[in-house]
Amino acid sequence: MEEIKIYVAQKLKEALNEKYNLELSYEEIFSMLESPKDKANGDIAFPCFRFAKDLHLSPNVIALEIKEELSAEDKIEKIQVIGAYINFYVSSGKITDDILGKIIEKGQEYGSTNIGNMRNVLIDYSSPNIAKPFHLGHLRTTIIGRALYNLYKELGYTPVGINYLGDWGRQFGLVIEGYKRFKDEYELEKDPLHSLSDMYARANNLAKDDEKVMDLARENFKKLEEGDEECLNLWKYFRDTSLKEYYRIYDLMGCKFDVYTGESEFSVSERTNEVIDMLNEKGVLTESQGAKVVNLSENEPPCIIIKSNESTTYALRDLASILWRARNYDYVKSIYVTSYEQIHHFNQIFRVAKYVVDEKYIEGLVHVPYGMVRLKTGKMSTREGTVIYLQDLIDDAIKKSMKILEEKNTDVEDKEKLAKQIGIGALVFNDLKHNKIKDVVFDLNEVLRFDGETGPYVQYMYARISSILKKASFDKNNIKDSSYEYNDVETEVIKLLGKLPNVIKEAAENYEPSILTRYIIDVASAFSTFYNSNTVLSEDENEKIARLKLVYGAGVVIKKGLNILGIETPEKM
RNA sequence: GCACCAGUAGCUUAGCUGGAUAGAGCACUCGGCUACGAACCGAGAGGUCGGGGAUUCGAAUUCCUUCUGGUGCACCA
Repeated sequence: MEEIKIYVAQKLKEALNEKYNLELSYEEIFSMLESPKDKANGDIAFPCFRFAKDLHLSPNVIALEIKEELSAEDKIEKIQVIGAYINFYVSSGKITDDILGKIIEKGQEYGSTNIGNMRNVLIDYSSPNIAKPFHLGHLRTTIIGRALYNLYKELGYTPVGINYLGDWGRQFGLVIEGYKRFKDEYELEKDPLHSLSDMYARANNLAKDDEKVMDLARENFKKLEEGDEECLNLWKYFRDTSLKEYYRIYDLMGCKFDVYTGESEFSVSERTNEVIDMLNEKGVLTESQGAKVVNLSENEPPCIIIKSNESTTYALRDLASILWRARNYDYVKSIYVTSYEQIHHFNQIFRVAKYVVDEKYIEGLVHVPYGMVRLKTGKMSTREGTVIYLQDLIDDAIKKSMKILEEKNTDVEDKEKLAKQIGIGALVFNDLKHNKIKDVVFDLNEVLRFDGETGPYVQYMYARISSILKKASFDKNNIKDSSYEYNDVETEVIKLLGKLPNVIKEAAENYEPSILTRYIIDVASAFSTFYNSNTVLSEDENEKIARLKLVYGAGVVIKKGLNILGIETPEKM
């Protein structure tokens, strides 16, 4: 379709010049071209409103006159003027053959490109704070990050998934404090993370009433940074225990990282010292109220690099990590997926980073913010006991799909596995369906919906597709020739399939997986319409072959799309 | 107080750098399983695109203003 647009733009340029002596650039004309929403208006449209004023003619007359200069040929089947629009109808036979041919040739590789040229794209996602169970708040970064990872992979980049654990900072001074005070009250072995987070919450509460507790926590953290053995051992225990638990959850969700690192690796060390030296060298590190800071602009609080008690800050550790990432990976992009609460933070450190790394690495820094998850009752709060743990949510999702499998008497060998694929798929799909910046009010019923625009709906279409292909023993490497002209419904499905490469590109460029999610819904829904009104395994051999190609194409696109989103595609359900 | 983000049908939402009657899903009312899987499909009803102004041939989309909600603004991360 792209080539045809180029062709149309070229012809229009000539026509405009010929008829009205208008010298418009080819790029300008190309960008004016639209895709009509209503397919009755063709495939490509050129609006003529803007010429009316200068030419003193009505847009409709202009459109008609330009049309006179054009002739339908080859790729263009028909040119028609409706109102101010010149509508181009592309010969659908050629288009559908091109698209299906490409899909059949490439199989699951369809939609992949190599524009990334294997360059490194770092994606920092999930990155939970240790010593807390994995909860709903961690879910979005994990799911969005993974989708971005897969999208960049499809574009031929080398994505590097970094799980940058929140494993350093004063909060661990507080966890240590809580642990010292309350550890005997818990059965740590049984449920270490809930116990630890509870101890932390209690210490935090104590600190609110008693400033001394917070001082002790700061002291603990300072000792930790100085390498105190007792504190360090406790911290290691927190970290190991947390990781063990996280691995289990990631495994359940089919989520993998290339690198596990954490703030602790960028605390007091040569790494942070080097950053401090660089800032000093550039003369931007100044003292303010006992802390060392970098001033950014007049009316803005500075970026704090070192606290007045000499502890490192989040900002300093992030800067050290940017330096490390630049050196170690020579990245073209370094993406951070966090909630929008941290917009200001990243904005600051990206500006300070110019004193630390080369310009090209600054340009590659991207913060991808997403909206917050909140409950109907408000924010999640450990103290109020309103935190939703991911494990519980996943269990609910699996239980619900298991129940449906039983109701439907689904006949598969491994029901457990299937229930997992569907339940978790529903969860993930639901999260990736909306624009990432929007806040989400968590509603269990909504998340576990299986009808309409949901994960199970799309998975179901895929299962039906698999079922047909299997029944027909379809082999893409052995397709008989056939002559067949696709009907409107079929043509629409095929044209949609043709958009996949562009959709992947757009979703990646906008850091917006929902673009892909919605596209998959469109494909599944168009396919379903086709499926309900056309018999694939028809008596007519030509028709059957042609329709099987379409079915195969839809299968490839749905599977590919879902897999990019991190959702599995069972063949039967 | 300053800055950023969001505000589209009862609910959840799509709408690309402004373009042809604002698309979906859920819920609601009808209709469709002796078909390749009804976790489906078709039809209907439902909209002052938060309010006001401006730019334009043309605005949900751009600009200004205002209201509502959210988030962030120096030693938490």
